[in-house]
Amino acid sequence: MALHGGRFETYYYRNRVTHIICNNLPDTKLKQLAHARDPVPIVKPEWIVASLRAGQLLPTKDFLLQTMRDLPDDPQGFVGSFFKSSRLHFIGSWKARIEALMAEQQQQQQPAAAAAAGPLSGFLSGQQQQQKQQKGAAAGAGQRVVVHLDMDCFFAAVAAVGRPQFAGKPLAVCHSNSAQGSAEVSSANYEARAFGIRAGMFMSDAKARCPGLLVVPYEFDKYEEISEQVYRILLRHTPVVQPLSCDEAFFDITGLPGDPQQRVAAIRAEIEAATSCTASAGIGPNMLLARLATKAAKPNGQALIRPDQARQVLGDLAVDALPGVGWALKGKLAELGITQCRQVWSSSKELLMRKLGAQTGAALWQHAHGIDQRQVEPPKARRSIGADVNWGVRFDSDADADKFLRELCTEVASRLAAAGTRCRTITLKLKRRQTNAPEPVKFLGHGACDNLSRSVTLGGFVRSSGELYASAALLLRGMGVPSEEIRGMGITVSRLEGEAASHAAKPSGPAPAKVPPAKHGVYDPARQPAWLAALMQQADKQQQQQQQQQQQQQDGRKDGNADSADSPQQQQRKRPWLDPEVFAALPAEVRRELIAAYNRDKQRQQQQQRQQQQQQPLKVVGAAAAAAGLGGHRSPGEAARKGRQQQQQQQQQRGSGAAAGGNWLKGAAAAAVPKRQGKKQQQHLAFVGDKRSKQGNPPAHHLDEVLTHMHQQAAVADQHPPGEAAAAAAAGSSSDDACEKLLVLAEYLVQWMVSRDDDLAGVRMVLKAVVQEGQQRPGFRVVAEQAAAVVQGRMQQRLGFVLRL
DNA sequence: ATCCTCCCCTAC
DNA sequence: TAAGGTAGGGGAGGAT
Ligand SMILES: Nc1ccn([C@H]2C[C@H](O)[C@@H](COP(=O)(O)OP(=O)(O)OP(=O)(O)O)O2)c(=O)n1
Ligand SMILES: [Mg+2]
Ligand SMILES: [Mg+2]
Repeated sequence: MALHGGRFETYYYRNRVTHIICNNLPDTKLKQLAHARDPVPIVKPEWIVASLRAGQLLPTKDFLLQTMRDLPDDPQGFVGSFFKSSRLHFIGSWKARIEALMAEQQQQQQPAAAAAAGPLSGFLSGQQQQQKQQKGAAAGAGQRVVVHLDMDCFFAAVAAVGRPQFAGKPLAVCHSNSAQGSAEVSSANYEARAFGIRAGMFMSDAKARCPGLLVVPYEFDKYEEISEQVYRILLRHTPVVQPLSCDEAFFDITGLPGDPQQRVAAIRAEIEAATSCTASAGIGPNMLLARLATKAAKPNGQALIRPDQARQVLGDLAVDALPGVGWALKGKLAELGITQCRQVWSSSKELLMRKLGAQTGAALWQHAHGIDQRQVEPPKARRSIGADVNWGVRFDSDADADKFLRELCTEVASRLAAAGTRCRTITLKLKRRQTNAPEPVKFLGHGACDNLSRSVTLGGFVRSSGELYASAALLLRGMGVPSEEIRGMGITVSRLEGEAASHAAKPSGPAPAKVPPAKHGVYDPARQPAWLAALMQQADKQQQQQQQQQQQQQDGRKDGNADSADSPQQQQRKRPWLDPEVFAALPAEVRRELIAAYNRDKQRQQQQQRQQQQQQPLKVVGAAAAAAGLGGHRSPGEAARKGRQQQQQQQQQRGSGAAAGGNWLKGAAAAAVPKRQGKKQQQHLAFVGDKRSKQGNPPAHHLDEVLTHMHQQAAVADQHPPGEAAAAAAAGSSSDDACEKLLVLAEYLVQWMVSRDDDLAGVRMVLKAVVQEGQQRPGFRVVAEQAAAVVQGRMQQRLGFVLRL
């Protein structure tokens, strides 16, 4: 074929591939290809042979793969096959499964003897149990003994069972084993974590950090089985077990005979003997401290926190170590100057409640003080049941969307049936592509979306998929979102039968509220987003300022060396401010992050001043540590200040808005902050994310967003390489613009990664990606080289040496 | 006050 | 290539 002008393509890009040649394709793949907007012919190899013999390309009509002519309806359906492979579906639906299993066993055993109930049959609440246990044993007055137990790198550990070739090697569970893969890592063993690999990370990132990473596919049946073994063991010790997930539970051993540490050690030994997987555990007077103890004990260890140790343990913790504090709340707290639990101690409960909401603020304050009154409780009955798919959703027509909706309703109906209940409220959730959002970096991912939801409450209870679909279809129609723009869909039912409030609620009115028009995300070439424009503007200004500075420096060089002119005061004066207008144009989240950085910067400055006053001799040591990036310097302002000398040596150095110098916020903050609109609930699209966030994926989504935007700009630069100014002008497109944006984004990305930790591997990955991209794409090369220089400059600023690839 | 809808956030 | 789910807590803001 290659001899006659044909070409083989490794991956399927519709604009490169003209024919797919094969004898056989799985049904799902056939369907996927055949349903595309512009389906590519799928032909048998004989077509090539016959065409060669004939000396010309023959019509494909007679060589089409048989099944293509009459596609059998995928008996599974996309929803079903998706759920079969989805790790998040597995962990998300696990609780419903174990509850169903318990209910079944209980029903079987009830007639026999309630007392001799099987090990998976009954969870008791802590209070019930304490009443029982305290009758016998001498339980200290009201002092609970709560245990939290969690399997170590669960999926990865299961994968290594009976496979000695993996022992001691970095290992991850993931759908993809490719260095280019955009599949997410599910679990990484501790050897892999040493490379910075984390759950939720793209495989491409993981492989960049550790090229020798071993990857194994999912084995959901095994996780299920081992999970059940673990729960059986726990329930042999106490019925007071609160399941949290397939690899994690709380249990209450208050008043049980023997030493708690010994009992827990025994439980862990039993688990390892039964499953060949290790568990870690924490013991404490409440659920909060038990959980924190587990974290400290991992991997394969156990820890006990006594009440009198709570203060000491909590003081040194970052706020996001507390349960309920994730990426958004951490950001809000940073804005208040709070990053550590000990800083919560010095703020009033009222302030937190006012700033964060009554419940959220109060809970945070209590947790930071080690207070947690929650009881270990059996799982409560579910109040809602739902099925969502936000991956691989690309509809060509309303009919496709309707069909998909039907599949979802069928799925939810079967779950309703399994739960033996009915519902009155049906909620439809849609992800709608933001205006001009391109295909994301993540393969078939949802990309940048608006989230929408509308619901109906019916006059009576329903249970069949047909009834669900009738309501859901009306909602879908009513939302008026073009099917082609839908990137995700979900059905959730609530007001379940048996709950008092479900029966009382009034049916909803005739028509749900209208949906707002699609937002302009970051992806609008005509109307550039304010924050990007602001960053660009800022970069230009700083470049000018730097040039001026350099000029001034050269003029004044004879007067003395640069060091003597670097007193704190003078430095401060030299630092560029962030233009108040620019600041005001930034999105609230960005402003918030800048304010937080500014606060940190100020705090540290004050701290340094105090230190300098107290202990003069330490000054030099502190400065050296700071220059080497060892002091945990997190504020962008500081990074820029530390690197000022190098920065000035770099001709082409450009600063992003966030990387502006020390006092860049003066004035601007006061001017712009009050402008923040109301208290409206707003998504925290944080400007600077933390790769090492606990769970959930804002950072992963954010990375996808930034990478996607970079690729888009790169594509524009490709079409009109910077050298071809004339051609670009003729085509009326602005390649310079694209290059500029790309540079800003590259900088931002690096800033994002560098500002959070000393993660060399992560930055090296970005460097490599940028350079490789440049090698493969001529139009992108110039930009790539500049970007690489920027990245290396950043690293030099931060670490004091140049990172090589 | 309390309920309701439509979000956002968190955890695994 | 890849499978970015699920359920509950809770806040804002409007209706009752
Ligand atoms: N973002 C995530 C988080 C978790 N999981 C899955 C894989 C994990 O093995 C399992 C349990 O989650 P844990 O948070 O307990 O993580 P691990 O058990 O893997 O590691 P650790 O030793 O930190 O508990 O859930 C996942 O697929 N994706
Ligand atoms: Mg675990
Ligand atoms: Mg866990």
